[in-house]
Amino acid sequence: MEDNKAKTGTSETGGTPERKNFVHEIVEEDLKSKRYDSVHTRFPPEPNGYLHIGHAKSICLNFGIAKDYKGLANLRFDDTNPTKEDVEYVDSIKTDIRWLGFDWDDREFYASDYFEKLYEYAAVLIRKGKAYVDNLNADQIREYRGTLTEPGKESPYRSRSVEENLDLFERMKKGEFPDGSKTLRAKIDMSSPNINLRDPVMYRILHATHHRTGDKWCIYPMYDWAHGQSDSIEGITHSICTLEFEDHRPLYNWFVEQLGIHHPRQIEFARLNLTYTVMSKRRLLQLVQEKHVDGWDDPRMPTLSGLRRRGYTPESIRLFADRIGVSKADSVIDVSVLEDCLRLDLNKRAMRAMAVLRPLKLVIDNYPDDKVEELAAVNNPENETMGTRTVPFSKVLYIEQDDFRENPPKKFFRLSPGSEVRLRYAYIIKCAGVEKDEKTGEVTEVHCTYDPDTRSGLPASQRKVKGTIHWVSASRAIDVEARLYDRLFTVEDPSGENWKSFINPNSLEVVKNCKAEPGLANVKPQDRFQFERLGYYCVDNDFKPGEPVFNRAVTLRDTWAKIEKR
RNA sequence: UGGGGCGUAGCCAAGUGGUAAGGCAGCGGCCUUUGGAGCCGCCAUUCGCAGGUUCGAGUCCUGCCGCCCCAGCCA
Repeated sequence: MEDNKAKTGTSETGGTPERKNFVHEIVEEDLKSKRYDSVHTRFPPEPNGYLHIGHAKSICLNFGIAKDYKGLANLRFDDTNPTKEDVEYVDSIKTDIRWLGFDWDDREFYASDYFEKLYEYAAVLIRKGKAYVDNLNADQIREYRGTLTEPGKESPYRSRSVEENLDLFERMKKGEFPDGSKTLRAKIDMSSPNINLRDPVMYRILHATHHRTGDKWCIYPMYDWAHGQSDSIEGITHSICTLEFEDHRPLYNWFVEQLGIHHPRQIEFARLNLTYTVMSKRRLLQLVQEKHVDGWDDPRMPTLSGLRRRGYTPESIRLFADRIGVSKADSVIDVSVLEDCLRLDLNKRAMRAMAVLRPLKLVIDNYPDDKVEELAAVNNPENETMGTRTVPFSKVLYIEQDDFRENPPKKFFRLSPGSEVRLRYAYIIKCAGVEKDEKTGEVTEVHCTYDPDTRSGLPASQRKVKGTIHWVSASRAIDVEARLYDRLFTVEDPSGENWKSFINPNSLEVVKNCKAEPGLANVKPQDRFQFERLGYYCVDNDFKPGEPVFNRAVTLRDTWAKIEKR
């Protein structure tokens, strides 16, 4: 794993956040008014899936706020539903957060750490007459709840005595009752306009094995009961969550007030949506299970593991989180914002290399047959300290098929019969003719002459030439595979029930036998390069020795493609 | 037709009574041994709509309209 510690959360420079949002303002007010004297946040994932870019927004916010205000951020797994959770997910979540550049030190917690405490708290509420054991089944509870416009009605079991409730609750814990036969409910207000306050279920009976507590428990706290108290127990000051929990807040407040324990402030923000993808864990799971993608880390997935494999850097994702801001308005971010963040980062850092995706043979007729020159190429024109390397040049080269047109359209600056072009870091060449396949008429070979005086660095190389193209020596090139990714969906907003009909059937194009400069023979997974004039590519973690696989993370901006489209 | 939120450019988003930041996208141009990168310019007489208060309103008040969330023993 690379060293990529985030210097600060929301800003990369340290000190107060570069860019403030309404959450920062609330935190600052709370500090100023002494409501809290320090800041303590937490990132609370449920280990039932892999983290995605939307979680990254939350991670950057929570860990960022902690850093910006010299506080702490915890990692807490909200593991209250053993039927959906798994250690595979907790491991991946930890890996992804660290990769993103954040650290929770020894503050790795689990809601399940608090099961005992939560049980005691529940008993406190029962003793206060604020909670009761209900015998209604799930369907009945639904019926009794009422609707959005009609109040609910009270359960016939609502007025049991404290003693009976205590006894029943203990026996629920002991496993005397089957799943679904009883619940513990808060006694609040069945006619509240806020449905969350209509005697919410606190515990359900679930004879299931938990990934951490095993078979110790057969009653499990509901999220609404566990979450606020977990925050309280950890001394969380600012409990940052997404908008849909806004009307749960009165319930969370009610619990901590009834219990008389530390009261965090909950702040809600809008979750991230991105164009051309889906973000719900349920749908991502479906893509994986139904094999629409290769797994959670498929480079087309918006998961952090997918983005990582695709070639995204932690820095680019943090920059993205910073750029999109935090607000309460529902929004959909154009995926081009994300892509731009990656280009910006990699442009400054990635090694350049020459690779030809779809090779076309080019013969330099007046170049000596067996001569090979090692020509100097700049590793990164944006960063001199990255130095230079050497690239072999010879009589027979490969160039990109797209870089030659027998009948060039207007403004085509590349190679065509009679035209002149610069071979990057090499010579200026002129096209003398082509060879074609007799049957198909397809151009199979391009013939050129070169001007020996125009080798890069020589005075005559200063000559202005319309275009510069990349190339690779045919005899010295290595074969590589390129995986070209496109958006996973064909429409900006693939929501709705028929979302799967928008899956892009062409989201992956595998191109084998690409030709690359020999220096690329010894790459390691996760190495990132800019293939000049093409895009940023990242070495996949799965390839046979000798033929590296490169994932295209993002293309370079292609103004020619735009011109040609018109 | 209950409750909770949200409406500033194509997409995000600043703005906290003093005359609409910034980014992405788009469009022009400069520059260029990556049609890359970079640079310059253009892109909201107006902030969902309508009234009102004020010398002055995106900001305050009133009314309306639109969108999102909530009726799991999911989180």
